[in-house]
Amino acid sequence: MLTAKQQKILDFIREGLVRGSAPSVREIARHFRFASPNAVISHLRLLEQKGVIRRQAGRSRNIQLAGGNAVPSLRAIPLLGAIPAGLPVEEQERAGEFLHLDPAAFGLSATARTFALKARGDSMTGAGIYDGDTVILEVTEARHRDIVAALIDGASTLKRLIIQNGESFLKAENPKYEDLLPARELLIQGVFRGLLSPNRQRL
Amino acid sequence: MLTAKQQKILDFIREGLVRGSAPSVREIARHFRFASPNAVISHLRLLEQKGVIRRQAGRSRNIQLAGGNAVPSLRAIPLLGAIPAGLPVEEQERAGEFLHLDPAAFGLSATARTFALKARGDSMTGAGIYDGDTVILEVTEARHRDIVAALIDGASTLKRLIIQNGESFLKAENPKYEDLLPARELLIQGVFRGLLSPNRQRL
DNA sequence: CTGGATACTGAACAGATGAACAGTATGCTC
DNA sequence: GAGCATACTGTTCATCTGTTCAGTATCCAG
Repeated sequence: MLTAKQQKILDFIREGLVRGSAPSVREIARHFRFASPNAVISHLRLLEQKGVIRRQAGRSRNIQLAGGNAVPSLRAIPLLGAIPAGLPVEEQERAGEFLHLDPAAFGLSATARTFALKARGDSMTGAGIYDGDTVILEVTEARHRDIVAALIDGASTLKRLIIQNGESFLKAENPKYEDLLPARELLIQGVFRGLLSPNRQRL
Repeated sequence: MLTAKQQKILDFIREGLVRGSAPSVREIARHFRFASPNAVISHLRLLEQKGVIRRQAGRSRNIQLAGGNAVPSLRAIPLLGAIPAGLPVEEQERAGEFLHLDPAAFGLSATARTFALKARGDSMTGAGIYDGDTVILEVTEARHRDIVAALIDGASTLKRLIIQNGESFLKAENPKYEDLLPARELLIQGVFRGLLSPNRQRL
């Protein structure tokens, strides 16, 4: 669909977008050693016709990728050290850090309520979740065998949810721990959607 | 540290950056109903002094957030359906899809060689990795009990690496599978760094 | 009440920028 | 070889843009 030259120009534009802002017409011309800005203009017109970029006339550095090439719209996901008892998560969001990521990559809808949590302890090492890992959670209904952040006795823990005969239990993923925690007053705060496991020393 | 007005201007700039490119000086002035672009310039100077933004003189729409406010610099990570036998990953990169994410969030250095892989099969369900999940891998040295993408007989699989008495084995995380795969000619392609587990129906 | 930081107005300028018009060259298809 | 899309050069123009200089107003601290 795109010619080799068009693809190169598209790549250059994407490069610029990823590092901050789109290149200007003359910056593109300089990079490809075009003597005339019009060479760029006509390329941009073609790219726009083919539907891979979008622009608004007249505004400088105004190129956006369209379709599958689009640079993802980042979501800022609140990174909570530990969820407090109250759960009005919204209150906490402004204070802490944020994790920027592309919701589409995580299979999250644009409207999904999402937060992140630093995992503590070693009760989930069997599921590949180690102390210090960051866990992405979505506020949604939990299913059997989902890993969930749950509130027990005012403290929030990460465990696997087991639903048997209509009863819910929490299961640690580490032989060192009791297998099933009876979960009365079980409050599911979020369902596991992703894991960020930085390269650090493990035992 | 920042005054209320400075914070508002910083927020407006971030808004612009997130949706494509920084606002121009006069766009900022218009938004805040400043009659003079100089009002903006002096604000920008202050913001730059306080270290929350960075600019290069003369270039239009050239505002970047600095420090903790920084909009993350996305990395485009190649998403490989399955790693082919040859492993010159660079060759494959151009073809497929890309996953955009913030390397810092994944504990990846800016220079880390990274790729993503769609997990297939159910051999790692015990580690929370299901069929269809996306796994982020870093090309680096593997340690004992790391989850790795490894090449065996020309096919690439995801397994846990077990190093015992100087010998390396691969272990599936599912009781259905043989526990230890003797790994002669073991080629580690990448080490597990992250997991994207979209919200889809599981068994 | 004085000084300094903040928060502006107003005017002006050089260079950057998107866009248009006119024209050339090349390769491909029918 | 006629027609057409692509891929440019070269020039000009109005507008946008960052920046500077000069000046005013407000508020808070010493």
